Amino acid sequence: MGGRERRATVADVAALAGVSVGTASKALNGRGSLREETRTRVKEAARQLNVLVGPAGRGVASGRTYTVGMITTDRMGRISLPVLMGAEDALGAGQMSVFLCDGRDDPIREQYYLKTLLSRRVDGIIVTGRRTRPRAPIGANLPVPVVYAYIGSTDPRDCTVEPDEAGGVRKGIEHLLAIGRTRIAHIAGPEQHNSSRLRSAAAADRLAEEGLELVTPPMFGAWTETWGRQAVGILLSSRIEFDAVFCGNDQIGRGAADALRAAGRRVPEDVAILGFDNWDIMAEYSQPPLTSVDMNLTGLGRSAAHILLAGINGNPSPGRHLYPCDLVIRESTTVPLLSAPRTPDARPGADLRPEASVAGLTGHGMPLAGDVPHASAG
Amino acid sequence: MGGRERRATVADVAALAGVSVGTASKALNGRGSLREETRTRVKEAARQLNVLVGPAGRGVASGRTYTVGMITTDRMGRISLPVLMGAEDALGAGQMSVFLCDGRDDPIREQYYLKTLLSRRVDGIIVTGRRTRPRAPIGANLPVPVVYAYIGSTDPRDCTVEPDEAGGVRKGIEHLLAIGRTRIAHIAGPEQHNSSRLRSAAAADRLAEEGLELVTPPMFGAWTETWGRQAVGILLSSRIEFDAVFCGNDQIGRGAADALRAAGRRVPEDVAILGFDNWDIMAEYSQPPLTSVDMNLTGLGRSAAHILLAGINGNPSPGRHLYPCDLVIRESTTVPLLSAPRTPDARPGADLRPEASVAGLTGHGMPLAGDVPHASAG
DNA sequence: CTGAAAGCGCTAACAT
DNA sequence: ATGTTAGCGCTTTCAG
Repeated sequence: MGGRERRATVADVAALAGVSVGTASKALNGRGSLREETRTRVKEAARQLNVLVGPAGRGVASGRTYTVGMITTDRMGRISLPVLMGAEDALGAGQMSVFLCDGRDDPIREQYYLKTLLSRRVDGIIVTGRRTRPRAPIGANLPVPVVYAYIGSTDPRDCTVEPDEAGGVRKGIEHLLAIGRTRIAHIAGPEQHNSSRLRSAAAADRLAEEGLELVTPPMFGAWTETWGRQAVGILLSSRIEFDAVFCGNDQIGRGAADALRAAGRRVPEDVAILGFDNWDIMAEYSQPPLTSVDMNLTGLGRSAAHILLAGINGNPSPGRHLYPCDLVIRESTTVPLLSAPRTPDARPGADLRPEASVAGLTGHGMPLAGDVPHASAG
Repeated sequence: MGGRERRATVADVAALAGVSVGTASKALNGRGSLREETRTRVKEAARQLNVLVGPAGRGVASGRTYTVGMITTDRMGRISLPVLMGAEDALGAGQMSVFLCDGRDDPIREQYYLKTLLSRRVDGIIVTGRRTRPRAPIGANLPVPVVYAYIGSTDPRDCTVEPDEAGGVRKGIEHLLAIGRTRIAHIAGPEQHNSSRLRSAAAADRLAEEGLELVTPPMFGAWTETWGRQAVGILLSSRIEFDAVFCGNDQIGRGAADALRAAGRRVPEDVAILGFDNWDIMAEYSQPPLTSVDMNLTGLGRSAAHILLAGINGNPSPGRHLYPCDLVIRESTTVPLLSAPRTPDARPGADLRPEASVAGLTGHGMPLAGDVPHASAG
């Protein structure tokens, strides 16, 4: 645990530098107008004493704590984590620290945390969590701004940042169309899930715009590989023809890929597969790796944090904000480049732009992945 | 973002209740000796004013902030997250809040965060991160106690809490022995990895105690499914007989299971598989689900937090602490219960089993998911 | 340009 | 049992 060192204060620094505390404070914070010489002398003293002035006393003096709370309403995981990281990133850069609170799906805990955060006088709160449906507001009339990230609030006046899942699905479907697929099947998650219905509807809508429809109604099931396999079984035995499968998530996609391969269908030559989530471990290690919609959760979290900061500074943006999804293209929808020098991390075949040489589509270019954080295509 | 409410203070409460601030403070904190009537009156006033006294001013007054920092040295993930959650859990119960800092593998960021935390006058610090090898201490002679969780420190005087991987391996091997397997192969991760070597050695040691040895030297490779499949291929073509495979992690295990099944070996009847990590998504959805060693990361985090709290209270426990691993038994080492009750959530259309057509599979019932999350070994 | 002094929200001695 | 007072570490007027 290491020996402890006495903690010096600004007063100590002032003494060492032979100035008053007020002066020392200004010097350390770059405020006020001081002679340069004084400023450096103070800083030097601070360095010697190993003093870091921070929000400790500042908070009580200035009314702001430079601190925000982040409450995950369900146990943190694949969804909340990237959101959290994004937010932490954005806030950290803004000199704010983040209090982490894991509500563990328990409303009591959640309220307890809310109280704790308020008692600590955080400057703002971010609420996040895996969403099934919009949640009840975490509190009414709170003294600090709140933004909901990923998960929505049932109160439309609340500030939320949500992934544009429908937009993501559209990008994916457009990609399938661009590579000439028109007979698209859709293996979905559980029908009760919001996301599941939303994604199905978006797919159907986008196809309708081309005068197409899914080869079967959405096949609702579970978010599992097993369901992906089973659904493909059903599809195959139904003798319906299809040249692409849009899967509600990557696990389903992976199961589907396995089952298709086992049945002797080539992916993507015979059947292309489109996943959702771009969950690396699933999408990349699938055989073949899956093209998938990425919700940009980290970006979403970052965005939520920025909106919160604006709110803290008195510029609230109430209401619903959508954050765009990207499409990450892998081999389940493109022929791999055999000769491509594969970097361990990269997407082989990313440069192989799908030849829009195809049917029905009025050859508008593929809206290739929103690029920013992803598609390193180049 | 909701309307803001003016934030009332203890002084306001005191005024409303018609007492002095001192008294109000005592009432609100259950300290000192007050008439019950006064206490309730004050509390009532606080409720009305929506006042929560918290560590805001308390910190500056008492010298303690009731706050600890948690630094993940690498980007947070499968390892750090459960550790974090455990710690957060233990600390939250102790009324402490946690500052989350993700070092992103960047020593600069890490040091920046360290400074930030110290400037916020946290009471203590937990350092965590995916370990490859013990790391350099995050700082020397810090003014607060530090405990390293999961990841070790190169300074033996530092307080660390690490998983007892060797113990976990021993439990696993003992389980294999208990089900009558003696010809055990070992597919390991990369040889450079600490964990990899450690797990291999532990396996060999435990077998040696029975006068046995691995059927081949540890096969070092990568932590991937692909390697699991390849290694099984090597094993099979070598014609060495084996009735169990201890895999360095669950991904390897999963690949091994796939390859064995494809080659017509029954798991677990012909070959039992033991994984490591008990990474739910891998172990549970493998076919069959994998028996695996669980490092109890959440418990480890909780333990680290408790040790830190003790340290903060003046009872440091420097040095290395080992946290026990558990064995979670699934079907890769046991014959499945055919009559197992199905949960509603799972597998719609379970009767249509496409994979039944795959070569050599003796169609035993669908490997039902691991059910009990933690069946610990006897 | 610098120092003195007041005060942020709260606790902890010490008086009453 | 309650009130008074003096800080905690720091910022911020406001005088000098």
